[in-house]
Amino acid sequence: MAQDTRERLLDQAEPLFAERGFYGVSIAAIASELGLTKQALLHHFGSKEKLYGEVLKRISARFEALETASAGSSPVERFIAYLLALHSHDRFSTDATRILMRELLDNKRRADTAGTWYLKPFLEQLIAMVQAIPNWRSASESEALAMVYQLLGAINYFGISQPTLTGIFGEPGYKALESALPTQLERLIRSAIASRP
Amino acid sequence: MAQDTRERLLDQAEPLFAERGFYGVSIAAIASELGLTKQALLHHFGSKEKLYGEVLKRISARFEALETASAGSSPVERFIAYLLALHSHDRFSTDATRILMRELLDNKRRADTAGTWYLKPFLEQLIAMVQAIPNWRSASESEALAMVYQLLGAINYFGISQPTLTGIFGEPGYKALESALPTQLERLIRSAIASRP
DNA sequence: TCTAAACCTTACCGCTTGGTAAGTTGAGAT
DNA sequence: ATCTCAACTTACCAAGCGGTAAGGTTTAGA
Repeated sequence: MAQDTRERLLDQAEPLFAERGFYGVSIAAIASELGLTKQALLHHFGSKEKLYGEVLKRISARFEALETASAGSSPVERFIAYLLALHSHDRFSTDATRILMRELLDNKRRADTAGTWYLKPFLEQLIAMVQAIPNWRSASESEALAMVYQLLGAINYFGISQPTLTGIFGEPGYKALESALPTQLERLIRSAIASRP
Repeated sequence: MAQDTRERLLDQAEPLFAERGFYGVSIAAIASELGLTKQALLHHFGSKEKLYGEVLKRISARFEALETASAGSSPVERFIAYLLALHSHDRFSTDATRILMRELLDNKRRADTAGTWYLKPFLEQLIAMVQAIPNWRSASESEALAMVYQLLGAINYFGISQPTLTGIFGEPGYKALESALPTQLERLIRSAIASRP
């Protein structure tokens, strides 16, 4: 089926873009891994850029789906649950994290290409969540964002570091770190929230 | 002079690699911006990979120079001073941060290529700094690393996000965030340290 | 059964890539 | 005066790139 092939091409493209970046992957490489020629790919997506765009779209859709998943009684708990969900999402779908990180790096150039502003609602939602927390109610948008962004950094930076950390500390070293991280992360989030006078 | 041209080529290469990544830049592009041909570049560096390697080497040397710069009375203050220095270093030499982040993303492939393990002494030093702090004395290496790595993530993630954040929140929005960040960061670091029971 | 669209192929194109080969040029040493 | 060597150049190359053009084959509908 058409839908099927399209989806399979996207499935194939995602990890390749994650690993090698936009310029590091050829459309022929993506298609050939499914036993197709690059023209089959071009037939479905028109151009390499458009294919890449669809990959991004899929990822952002998946992130939006995450939003609903996080529940919690108080604003604080909801915020924490959301960030922890993000962290574990990162661990299971590293490719998405890596692609978004690459986007962050690349989009000085494609700044105009609408593209990455899908982070905007995401960030704004997080800001709103922070400003719902009692001692952060009076915080400015910048102040809330600064806090949120640091936590996002902590989460995502770790999300892309597995190969490097394994290289440095070995497989068991990384495993130990990985299991130490969620507790540590929750601690960090809680203290970041509490830190405001 | 020979040294001069070499250095000038490296100076030229660094921002280009930062902005477009290894595959996004051609050696011809680097050389031509100095009015040279790509063969002049190949004469000096042998291959594109080697040139890139030298760029990395230069960056890591610069990072090591940072280490000495951070003073402070107590272990806590020294740790904080170091991380804040890192943060402001990031802001002034974004290219280095971006290249290292790309390295983190790419290095699943060139994992063996010695390369990025220059992060190792850097991380180990940070771990040692943490374990010198009274209430962290009994912390395992993983626990200390988990904490350190989150803070590094917070710092570096912000370091590469300027274009995106400016795109989302506008120039003034970004400026506000940028000025809110150091205080926020120090608060985060202090509370991360204090968070350990 | 005819038609048309969807899906995919082979063939080709112009361009760029990293890299090799073979000079050319100019300064310093002998 | 000659040799040498570093620092370049022009010329060239095979390979790979994204994309176009045109054609074949299967599928669905009238």
